[in-house]
Order: sequence, then structure tokens, then C-alpha cells
Amino acid sequence: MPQLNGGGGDDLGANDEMISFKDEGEQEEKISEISSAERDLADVKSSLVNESETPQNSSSDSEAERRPPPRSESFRDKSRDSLEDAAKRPDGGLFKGPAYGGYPFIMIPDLTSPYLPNGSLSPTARTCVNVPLDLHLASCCSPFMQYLQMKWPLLDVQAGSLQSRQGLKDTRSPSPAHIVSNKVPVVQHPHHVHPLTPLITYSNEHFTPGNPPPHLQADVDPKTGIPRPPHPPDISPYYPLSPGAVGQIPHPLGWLVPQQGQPVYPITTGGFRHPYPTALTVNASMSSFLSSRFPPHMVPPHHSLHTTGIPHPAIVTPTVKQESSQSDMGSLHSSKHQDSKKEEEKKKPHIKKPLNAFMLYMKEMRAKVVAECTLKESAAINQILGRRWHALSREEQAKYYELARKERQLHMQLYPGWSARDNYVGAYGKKKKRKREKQQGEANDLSAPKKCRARFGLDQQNNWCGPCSL
DNA sequence: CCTCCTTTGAAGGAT
DNA sequence: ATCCTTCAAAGGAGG
Repeated sequence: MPQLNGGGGDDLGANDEMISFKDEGEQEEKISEISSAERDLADVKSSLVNESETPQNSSSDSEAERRPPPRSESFRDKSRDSLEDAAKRPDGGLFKGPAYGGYPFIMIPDLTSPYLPNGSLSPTARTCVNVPLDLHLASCCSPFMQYLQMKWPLLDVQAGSLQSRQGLKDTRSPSPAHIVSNKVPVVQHPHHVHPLTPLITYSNEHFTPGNPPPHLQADVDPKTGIPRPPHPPDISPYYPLSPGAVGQIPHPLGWLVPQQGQPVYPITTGGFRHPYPTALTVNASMSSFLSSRFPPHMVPPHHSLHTTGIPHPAIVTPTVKQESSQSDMGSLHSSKHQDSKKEEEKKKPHIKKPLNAFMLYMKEMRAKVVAECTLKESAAINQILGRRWHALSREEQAKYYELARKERQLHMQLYPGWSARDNYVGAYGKKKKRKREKQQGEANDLSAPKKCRARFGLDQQNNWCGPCSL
């Protein structure tokens, strides 16, 4: 993306855009435009997801055209080149150096990325760009702020308008309740909805008080013919696929508000979960809020949100899974053992991996699929989503790839030293083990010892798995 | 209660 | 360079 850090920070080393598909059969990928969740579900159910690559009344040549079989170098290079071009464009100057720090819409040039159908910035976007902002520039320079701005490019505008409209100047000392009270409605003006809202995507559940029941489905996706759950008229449940389209905006304060929806990077601190941090935190008042809501080790330094120590939704304390059960029960049954264990775990907060493109896509679409097919089982849902993912057009996928790349970039800025390896569970973690064994075949028993030995060496046999230690 | 399932993609280590 | 493994989300299913 256009350098968030004003420099050549673009290259994360991941040529993730437009990765070639697995060969699942092009025919299958040509899921017709009338494909529906029901059919997907039927496929899943009938064949237990036996990906029979039988050509399905595909026909949709346009679809096939949109998605050239080997999604690879050609498009990838083009994409990257175009991205770079975008960064070099005059309006890409928004991202040159600190100057753009005052703009919350730091991602705008990406909107003009070649991924978008017409490659132009929507009038809405331009309008938004020109909105004067009441930003706290000092804060904006931090990766955290960039992150916030990326996630909630409009928030400051909204905050500004809030201040003007509601006299929120007294936010100098806002209480969390205060912040929370300024929930959704005030930020949902259609004209404020920026095309960049895809960056904030994720599902409505983050933002709506509750997902409407499937039976309330009102409209139908013109593209897929799949009924959609109803949504506020000023909020599109989808990414804006065309310039000027209105994107969905989960509540910008969502991460400040306990929600039912699962955030992308939930910070769970005493039941406090949220999606990515939002730009609301730009001001100093936020830091006081953070101080009140986060444990000290997660609260950024006052008035200087430094790269390190910045609260990030990717940080999840190990108490995540107990947030509902243990936080309630814990007060009753808090054993010393648990305490010591907790403290031990607190020392190294779990920084989650940034979501990849598909994960972001799933995050956004899952609710829809669930609503459409009344299927709850995630495994089946994910199969459907996987198919739909492949059925997406280049441009549509590109948005997610781009979003994912930004995720990684910000994640990297926020946690320079973090490695995906940090999240690996020991030498041979419990997770996914069985499946891998299945996939890898029978030779596992033989290979495992060898791998442990190779991996940790003889001097670290304590890290070996059980079989290896025998 | 914990793990598996199921998807794709990213990352890192091993070969 | 390629292969293998793990993890990211999600929530029902099953041990």
C-alpha cells in the first residue's frame, strides 16, 4: 500500500496479492451468478463437501473471464505496480510523509487502486477528503494512530462533527460511558460513509445491536440472488463494490463497546472486546479511557502512543476464553494456582496473527451465509465461504488481499518484534495435530521424532514431544 | 472442557 | 526453491 510510514514500507515480503488458486477445477469456480447459499449448502451436504469438480451450469463466461485461471504473476505484478503507481500519484501524496498525518483517510489512494472497477475515487471519497479534521496530529503519527485511521478513517470527522453538534468539547475528560453513549447513530450519516469503509468491514454484528433474524431478510443480492439480511438503508452490508457505494460501518466505537460480535482482533480484558481500535483514540482523552479499561501493560503511554505498548486488537490476553465464564466465576473461585497462572500468562500477551484475505472475507460474509442457509456449523459454513471466495472476481478478492496486506503492515508496525512463530504452541502443540497427521499420512510416527530432533536438537530434549522423548 | 472440523493465506522452519 | 506445519475466525459436534 502507499507507504503508511511514508517510506518504502510497502513491501512486507508477502506477495500475497492474487495468489494463484489451488486447482479446484475452473469449472467449479465458475459458480454462476445465481449461486445461492442453498445450493452451496446442498453441495456441502450432498457430497460431504466432496469437491466434485463437475461443471456447474457455469456458463457465466463473464465470471470466467474475470477470473483468469492462473491467478498469478500477471495480475499480481500488475497489482503491485499499480499500487506503487498509486502511491506515486499526486494525490498519493497524501501518504507522503507526515503531511498526511492529519488526514484520517490515509488509505484513500488505495481506493484508487487498480482493483476497483473504474479506478477512480468516488465523489464521496473526495468529499470526505476535504473534510477539515480536528485531529491530534501528534498522536496520528504513531502506527497505532495509523492503524486507527485505517480502520476508522471517518471517525475523526465524525468526532469532529460530534464535537460541533453535540458540544463534545468536554471530551477532555470523557468517561467510558460517555464515549460509549455516543454510539452508532451519530456516525452513520450516509454522506459520511467513506468508500474506505471496506477497511472496517467485518460483519454487521459488530455494529448492529443484534443481527436480524434470517426470516427478516428483505433484499436480495442482485449479484448472487442470495437474500440478504436487512440492514439500515444507509449502511451497505457489503463492501462498496463500486465507487460511491455505501459501505458498511461497524460501529466505530465498537471496540469500546462490549459487543456480541467477535472482533477481528479482540482485546479481551475483563470482558472488554472490540474490533480493531478505532480512530476515536486519536485524542488524549482516549488514553485516559484506556487507562481505565486496560491493564497497565496494555495502556499506551500517556499522550504518546508509542509503537510498543500500544493496545492492539491483536493482543489477547490468555484469559480470553474465560472471559465469560471465569470472569464471572473467577471471583468466586480464584485459586492461587489460577492466579499465578494468569499472571504468568499476562506477562506475554498473546498477539494474534493478522487476518489474511480469506479470513477477512469470512469475517464479513459468515453472518450472511449463516443467515441464508440457517446453517451454524462453521466447518460447513467455511466450505461455502471457500467456494464463494473462489467465485469472487479478481477485483473483489483484491480488496481483501489489500486489506489483509494493510493488516499485516500495521501489525508489523505495531509489533515489530512479533513473529508468527511466537504463537506456535510448543514443539508439538495440541492444536491441529491430528488433522495434520491425517493429511501427512502414516509416516508421521516415524517422522515426528526426527523432526523434533532436528528442530530442537539433542540439547533441548525437554521441548521434544512425547513420542520423540521415548 | 477441550479439541476437531473446515476453509484460505501468511509465515517460518526444514529439507 | 520447495515442502510442511501452524495459526488466524467461527461455532457446532463429539469425546
